[in-house]
Amino acid sequence: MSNNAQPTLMVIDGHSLAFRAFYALPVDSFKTADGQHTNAIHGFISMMLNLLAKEKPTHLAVAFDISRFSFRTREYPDYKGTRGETPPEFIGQVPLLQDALHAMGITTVTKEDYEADDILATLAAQGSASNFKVLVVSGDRDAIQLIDDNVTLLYPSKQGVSELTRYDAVKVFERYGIQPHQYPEIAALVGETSDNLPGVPKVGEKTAVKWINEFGSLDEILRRADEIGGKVGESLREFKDNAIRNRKLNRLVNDVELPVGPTDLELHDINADAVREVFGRLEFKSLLTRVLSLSSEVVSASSSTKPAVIVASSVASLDDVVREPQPAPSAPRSQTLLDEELRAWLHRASDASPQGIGVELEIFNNTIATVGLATETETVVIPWSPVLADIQPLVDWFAGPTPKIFQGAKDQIKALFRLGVVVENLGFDTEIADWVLRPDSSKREFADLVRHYLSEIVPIPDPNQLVPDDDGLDVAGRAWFIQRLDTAIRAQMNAATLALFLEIEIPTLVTLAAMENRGVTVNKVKLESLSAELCDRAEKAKQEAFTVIGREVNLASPKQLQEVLFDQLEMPKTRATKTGYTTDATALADLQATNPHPFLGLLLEHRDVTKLKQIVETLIQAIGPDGRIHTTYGQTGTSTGRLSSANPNLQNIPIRTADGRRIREAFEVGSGFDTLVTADYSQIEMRIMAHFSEDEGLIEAFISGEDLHRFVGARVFSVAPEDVTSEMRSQVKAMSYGLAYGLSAFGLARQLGIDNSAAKKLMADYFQRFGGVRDYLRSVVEQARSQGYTETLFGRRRPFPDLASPNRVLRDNAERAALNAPMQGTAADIMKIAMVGIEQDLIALELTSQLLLQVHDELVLEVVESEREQVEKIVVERMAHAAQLRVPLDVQLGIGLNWNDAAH
DNA sequence: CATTTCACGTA
DNA sequence: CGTACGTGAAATGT
Repeated sequence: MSNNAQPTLMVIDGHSLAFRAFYALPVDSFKTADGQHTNAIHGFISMMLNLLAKEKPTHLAVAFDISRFSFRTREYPDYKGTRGETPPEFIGQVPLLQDALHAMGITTVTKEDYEADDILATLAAQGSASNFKVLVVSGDRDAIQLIDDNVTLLYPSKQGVSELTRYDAVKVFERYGIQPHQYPEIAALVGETSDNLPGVPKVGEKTAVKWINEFGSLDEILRRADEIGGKVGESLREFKDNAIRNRKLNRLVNDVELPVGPTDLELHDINADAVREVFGRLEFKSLLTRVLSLSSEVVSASSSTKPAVIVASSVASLDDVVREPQPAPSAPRSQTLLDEELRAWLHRASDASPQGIGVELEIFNNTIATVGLATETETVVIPWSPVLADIQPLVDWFAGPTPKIFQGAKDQIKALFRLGVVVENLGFDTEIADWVLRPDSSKREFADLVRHYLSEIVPIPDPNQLVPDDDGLDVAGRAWFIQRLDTAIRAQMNAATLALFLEIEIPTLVTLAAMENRGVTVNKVKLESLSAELCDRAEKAKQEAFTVIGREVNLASPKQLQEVLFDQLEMPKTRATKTGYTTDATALADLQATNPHPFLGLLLEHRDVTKLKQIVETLIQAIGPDGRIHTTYGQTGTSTGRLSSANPNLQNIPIRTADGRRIREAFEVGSGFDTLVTADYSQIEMRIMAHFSEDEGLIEAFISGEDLHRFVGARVFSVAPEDVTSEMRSQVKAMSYGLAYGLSAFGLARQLGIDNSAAKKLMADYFQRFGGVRDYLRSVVEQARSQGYTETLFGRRRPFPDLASPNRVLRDNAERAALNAPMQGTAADIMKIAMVGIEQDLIALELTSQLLLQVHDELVLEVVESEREQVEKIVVERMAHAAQLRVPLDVQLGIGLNWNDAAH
């Protein structure tokens, strides 16, 4: 039951929201029989009902502007001067909207000479003072300044009115890097085109935020304008009056005299007859039902009957309890220690902090400069020395039993490994721990974590400044925060998450660090001659293509290609993209089938060859002085749990075409080793699906050891396995793989080139025989919807807020992703477990052979011939037994002198 | 000059 | 109207 201790006041900017609704909904679809447009009214009320259902305000008001004129236009006649004529279809909807609101018992507020935002500001201030929780709903960015402890802003996103983003102080800081009350100062400097308020030229959001953080306030910036150099400085001095004027105009008035106060705005029961009358006039049928059921909910709220579900909410969810972030406390003052003093401190601190010590290495161009260490109460700085004997206590300590707490440990321990420093007992990595808890959003910086987990603001050093005027934390200070983050993040983990983190992710991190340092040998000569050849072929294809169409165009420019294809050659239009029509490979192949033209073939050839050439050249660039390529694995780059690979990406080296495989031939065994061994899981995701779904047929398929697609094909088409044609096999193969991705009948039809009804029949036949699969896939989405996240076999969670979205596209996308997440994620978990096991076995047995690459379901190792049998045994053993499923895990090995030959 | 879009490589 | 990534060139916009 909801807690009514604190009343919630919602205040809505009626004009701005109705206007957004007007543009979000098609005008023509909302019209009464006598021609009155109603799209803005419909959109507004629909949005409002969503908000009422989600936020359950106890008090509500909708504010409107009376006209385009206010005290602001008197002071500055050009204010909002660039706004065009109000569309005629919009005019007339506002009074009708107000009628509808009144019928629903909702108060509307207007005030001569003021804008709706001033009314919002006033009500928000009064509500906040009277201990209301206040929700301001406005499409005007100026409302950001109203946010405080009690006041939250709901702001429409670009999509329209169906999506509102919740802005509190934390969100504002994440988005703009400032506190809410500072927003108008930023806006004053930058200017507001839509209000016809020019700011200071050359000053954009980035510069403004930088200045605010540097000087503290707009006044201070203007006062010390002389200190700012360069063109921007000149510009500021020249146009400072703009900023002053803008600041005057964008300050919302929060003491407007109003006929009503927050307590007068309590929501009461609606006048059902009046609502029927007004909604009948507007011809709103479904909305009428929604409003009336809302009314019954209000009536029944005190009784124990279950309230009618009105609509799923679209408001972005945020942690319920958000403490206003406070300026961070300063870290204990650091001392610089060396030699015996250092040894003594390490000894004492390790004893005093058995839970671990925060560590941060400062690294400049691959060289360690300083090491910071921190316990709860002390921080220490140690200048690094390349002569390890000079810092022996520290080197010993790294290899010792004290847990080390890092943020972004991989790069740091790589640097240590390269110098021969052994790091044992890596206890925590705040970056990875955060990702395990919140795998969806992008990588977060140090300051983001401190704000999120500690609710503290640390100053961010300005990256644009050559010599940052301190402000930023030193290594020891960072180590101190990292050590505090460990505790705070750990507190948010359940047992399964903590186990996943400690037993899979941390050992994976160490393994990846070693693999990255090893790199893989690449034959530069091979790649260079391949590049030259591809270059030739690209040039030939290009020249021929030019000859065919009689002119030169940039074949890499989709825009120019569209001119050639659709204007000059008058081909039929392909699938639409945001900026025109697609020229992708499948579309070109379709065109070739219907409108054969030599240009198409040449273009495709050019595309293929150029793409390969680009890959080859990227690889050549990446070869290090050791003749090897060292990729960087991203351990926090995916939302499913997989790794990613970058600089260069070695997880997308071509394999499907003959030319592509020539690139793989350049990945060779390094000196000191005899062969490359590849090991990969066959159909791991299908096996995981068999495990989760417990589908008897699928389990039998894998246990029988028969060819999977032949087995499935035999069942689906009701024929003997030996009578499964290659056509049947490829159809069920596509179907099986597609299932794990949420493939639709439409998509299956398109991929197989069959018609929709045939695809539907195929799916029906498939599920007829493998009903457990269908049941499982349904249950995954259902469970994800009810608990808000999916989970892998090892407890890795991925949140899916969009499963509750009323937006069809968002929801459908979320459903497909949710369908796939447990399978892809479990496969990733299994591979990580296998990798770590292999790495540890190879080290424990003191073998020279080593792990080099991971490509999701494949591992590549560099092996010494004398160790080969032993290594193969370890690899197969570790991979096959990384998890105990209802079906066996099948591992395929390949051996060769290069990556291509090592394919099986 | 930085960000977004398109196209395309892998599992 | 099939999931998960990274990259480069062109296009687009702060």
